[in-house]
Amino acid sequence: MMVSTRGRYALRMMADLAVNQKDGYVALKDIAERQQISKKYLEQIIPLINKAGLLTTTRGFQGGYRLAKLPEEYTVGEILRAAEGSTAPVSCLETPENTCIRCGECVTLPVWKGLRKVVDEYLDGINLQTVIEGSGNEDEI
Amino acid sequence: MMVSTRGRYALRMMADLAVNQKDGYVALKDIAERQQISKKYLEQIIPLINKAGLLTTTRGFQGGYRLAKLPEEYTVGEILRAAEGSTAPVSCLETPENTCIRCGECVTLPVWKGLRKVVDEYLDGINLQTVIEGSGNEDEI
DNA sequence: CCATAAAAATATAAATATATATCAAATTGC
DNA sequence: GCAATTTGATATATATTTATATTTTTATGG
Repeated sequence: MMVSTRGRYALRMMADLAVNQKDGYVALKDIAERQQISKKYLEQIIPLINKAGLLTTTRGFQGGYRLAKLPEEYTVGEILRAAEGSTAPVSCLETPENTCIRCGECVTLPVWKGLRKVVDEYLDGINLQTVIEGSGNEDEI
Repeated sequence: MMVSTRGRYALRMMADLAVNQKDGYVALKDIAERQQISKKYLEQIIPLINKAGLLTTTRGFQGGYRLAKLPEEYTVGEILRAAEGSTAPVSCLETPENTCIRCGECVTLPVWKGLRKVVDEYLDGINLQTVIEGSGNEDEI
């Protein structure tokens, strides 16, 4: 049930941008240092969320990244889906090609479909602004 | 967000037992054949759920496995936790030792705590009898 | 032109997950 | 005792994920 590092780092990176971006662009180097994540590894993750149109970028001197939208306009779900490709808990549900042969007789498939539903509803119900404000949830176990 | 094969196979194995067990014990060989899972791999997974007390076993001639309780007395959550150790979506939440240094300042941690909560509530709300009856959920996307 | 930094491609390493294979020991019903 | 089967211990192989490293290209401001 683990969220991969791609998704976790992507969310931390987006939250870092939301908190730290001012007027200009933010260098990946700075994000990596603040978040204590390998810059090289982030370089592999950032194209995933960049292609999904979540960021604006400039190259060259004082280049870097900015959020393409306001923090409240991103859901956690869309960030994780951009980074991980999908929030499906089993590969059978990821793409039509992945449906396995036993699909028709598989009694566990409805369980996973329902799981994906509650996960998506939860993740799409939280926006990035809420995340950086840190409101709610801390008092849970 | 993927459930590992350990958890998926464990659930299929428990569902298979619930459907196919009669009076005697069910040989792992038969489960493996029906579910088209490597018997050798199941041999590694079954101790995990066996240690959790979910099964009764006998060795020897006509030995094998049975459910220790009625199907409706198992939740999907307890089966997955037995097989995977935890349903936590990030390692920070698995055990106290796993909490990372950045825990205090980590704005994403509440997101994962909330995710674990909705996942646990969903998985603990489904019992094995419901799974094998296949009721509900099929009409979802 | 120069320094900076994204973008890209690629290679490599390490760790983990998934899977198969082999052997020996313990248990049980016959 | 014998056959069937779990149990346990290892060993190995493969695939995937995670992470680091290297190199080149492109773009930008000064």
